[in-house]
Amino acid sequence: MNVLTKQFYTQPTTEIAKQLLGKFLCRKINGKLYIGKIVETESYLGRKDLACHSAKGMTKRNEAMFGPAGYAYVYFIYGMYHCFNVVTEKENDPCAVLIRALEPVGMPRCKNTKSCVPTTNGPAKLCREFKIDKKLNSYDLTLGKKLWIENGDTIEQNQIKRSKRIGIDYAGVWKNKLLRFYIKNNEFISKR
DNA sequence: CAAGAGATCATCT
DNA sequence: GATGATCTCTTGA
Repeated sequence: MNVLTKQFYTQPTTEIAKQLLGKFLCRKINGKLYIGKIVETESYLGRKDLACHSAKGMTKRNEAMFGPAGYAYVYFIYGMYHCFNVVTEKENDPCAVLIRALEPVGMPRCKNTKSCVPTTNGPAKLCREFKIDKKLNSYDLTLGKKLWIENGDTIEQNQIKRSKRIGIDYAGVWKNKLLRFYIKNNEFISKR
């Protein structure tokens, strides 16, 4: 096992967003292992970033972001969806990387008869597929037990594309920052 | 295929 | 009482 350590998570947030591309998100439930390659991320830069949940200060919902790097920040949105972030930077510097899409690589056998390809091409879809919910909020990703990230493919710089972040039109000048990263030509990038 | 609306509720004001 | 780091379904050309 090759679990990413605390050291990895102490890099600058945007650096982590880029480096997470190609790594493997792992989830263990009842002995079953779910693995997906990370193909799309977004960087959220804390208090100054109007698109970041922590821009309005600490609340019960976002307090995980104020904690140490290497923990999960899972939030509930639109009355029915969860999204999964990796907390970065020092304590009390509330930044995070949103995991937006995965390429399924090792998934438990599908019980559903029809489509056996899990849908993980979107932040809420991958949480549904990996059964990530608020119980994993503030969970330590360096333990390698229920939820963690492992080293994976090295992605060449020229295979990384960047764009504006999605769904944050309210964020003023911050909505135009190029803080979304994804692997070029990957078919599991989120739709829009 | 693209655009628009509806779902649905914890969290914050 | 309003709203959202989304998704899915319906509509219509």
